[in-house]
Amino acid sequence: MSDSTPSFKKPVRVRFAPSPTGYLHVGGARTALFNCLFARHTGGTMILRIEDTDFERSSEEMVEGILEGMRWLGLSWDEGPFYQSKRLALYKATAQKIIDAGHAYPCFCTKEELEARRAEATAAGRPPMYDRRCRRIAKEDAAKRVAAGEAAAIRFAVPEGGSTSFDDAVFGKVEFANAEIEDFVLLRSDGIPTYHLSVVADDIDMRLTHILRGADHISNTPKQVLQYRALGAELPVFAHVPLILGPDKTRLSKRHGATSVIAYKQMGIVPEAFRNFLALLGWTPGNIKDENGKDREIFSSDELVKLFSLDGISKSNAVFDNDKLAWFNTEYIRAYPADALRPLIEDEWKQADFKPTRRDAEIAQAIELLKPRARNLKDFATAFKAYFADEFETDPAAAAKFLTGDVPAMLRELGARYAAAAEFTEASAEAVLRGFAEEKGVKAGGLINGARVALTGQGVAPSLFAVMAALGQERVVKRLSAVS
RNA sequence: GGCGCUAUCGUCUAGGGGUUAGGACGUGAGAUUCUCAAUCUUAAAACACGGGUUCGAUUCCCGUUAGCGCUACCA
Repeated sequence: MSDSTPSFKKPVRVRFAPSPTGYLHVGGARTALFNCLFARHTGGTMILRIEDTDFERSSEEMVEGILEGMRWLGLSWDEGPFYQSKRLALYKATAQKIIDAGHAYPCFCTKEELEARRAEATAAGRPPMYDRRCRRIAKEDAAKRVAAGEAAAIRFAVPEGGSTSFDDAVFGKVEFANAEIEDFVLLRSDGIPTYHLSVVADDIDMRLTHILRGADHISNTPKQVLQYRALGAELPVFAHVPLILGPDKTRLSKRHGATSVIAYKQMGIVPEAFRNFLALLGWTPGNIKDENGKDREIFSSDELVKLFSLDGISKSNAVFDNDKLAWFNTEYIRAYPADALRPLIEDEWKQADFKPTRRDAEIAQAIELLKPRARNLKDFATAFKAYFADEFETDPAAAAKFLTGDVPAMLRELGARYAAAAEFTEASAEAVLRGFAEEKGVKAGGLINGARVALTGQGVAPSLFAVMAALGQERVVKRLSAVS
């Protein structure tokens, strides 16, 4: 740590605060990632907070789903998870503080009344904002009604004039006229806080220094700033992250396909690939060149942590591009050491109810051979089955293309040659086949293509002789002899 | 509707008062020949529009348009 580091700078504290009303979706995952990267980059603290004050829609099952998604992506936190549902006393106390400071008041309007008025206003073409009528009730009268047990929500008294602004680390200065800000509800009539209150109460209580969240919260921010002021609390740095869109440029949702992070795990995506892809959606490390002078896009988690900074966050929304994700996935599968890839592949096998029958070393060798052309972890449990067990399906299209005419008969004969061969290596296997082809007066290519289908069940595979070496003499003989 | 935000190839983006506007994904073409979903080479592809400011704007300012967000006793 250098002397120039200002000693007054507070250590960074950030949080990810999902609402457990659904699984961890890609937008939330990216927000969590950015928070995590920022915390690690600055040596700060990452807090996980579950915003479950909407009891109707929240569930413990969803919490588990969110944690599972975070774990899969390698997103860690230092404190929590804290549950807002267990911190209700704090919110009530905070609301009371705001009331005591003269910035909030009880509202006796019922939900039905409000809805009716809103509908009326909309129909009349007026903005459907709360008309602040309960704010005009004399304090003593209001106190009496509350004491008498009348149900009341607590609303924040937004200043009548002027404006509220904040400096966003991504968007710069953002300003809202106070006249546009509704007297929002802090505490519902049942005593449960709304989001507006609980975030602020917690963000202050947890001593957060930076609020990194989706840009959909920009319009909520002035309401929160107003509360910080009413409470006499110091403002954190707000950094809003642009949204992730579907291919049609509307907000990413179920109708665009998978939106839950775990769905990508199930689709055979490697977690590091997903994380790398996500990190580069709406953020850029700037001009980092690779050895060819091209912009680098593949970054390890450590590099991401090292490079991450708030000013690399872009202001415009980003479209989620599945093709690019698929590319990251192939790059990562290729770069993975075979033994690191192994557990992920075994997971796929388990899910596909597939049992490899070959020895460990053989499996490792096959993975090594296959990974440069795998696009997805699923490939290992589908197209690549023939490398790991003796039961596999043959692609009918490949068979129809390459196992034609007298090729099958020749392959059976070739099988016999291999059976009689004294040695069996990649080079010797090739020599045998080419010699056989010459002897028969046919092109080697035809036999090679046919043998590929016979040995792997696929029309596409690595170099045939490498495949043969990986499979071993016995299997090659067996499979070639069985061609029909 | 009101308020807020945004605007570089189809997509993710770099760049920035003077550039052949760079890269990646995807797409097209070619090469390789033992298949291709691999590899290599290569091509097409962008500064939304209109006004300013300026010797000069894609870059700065304003407006228009478009998109997105918010507009609940949801979060």
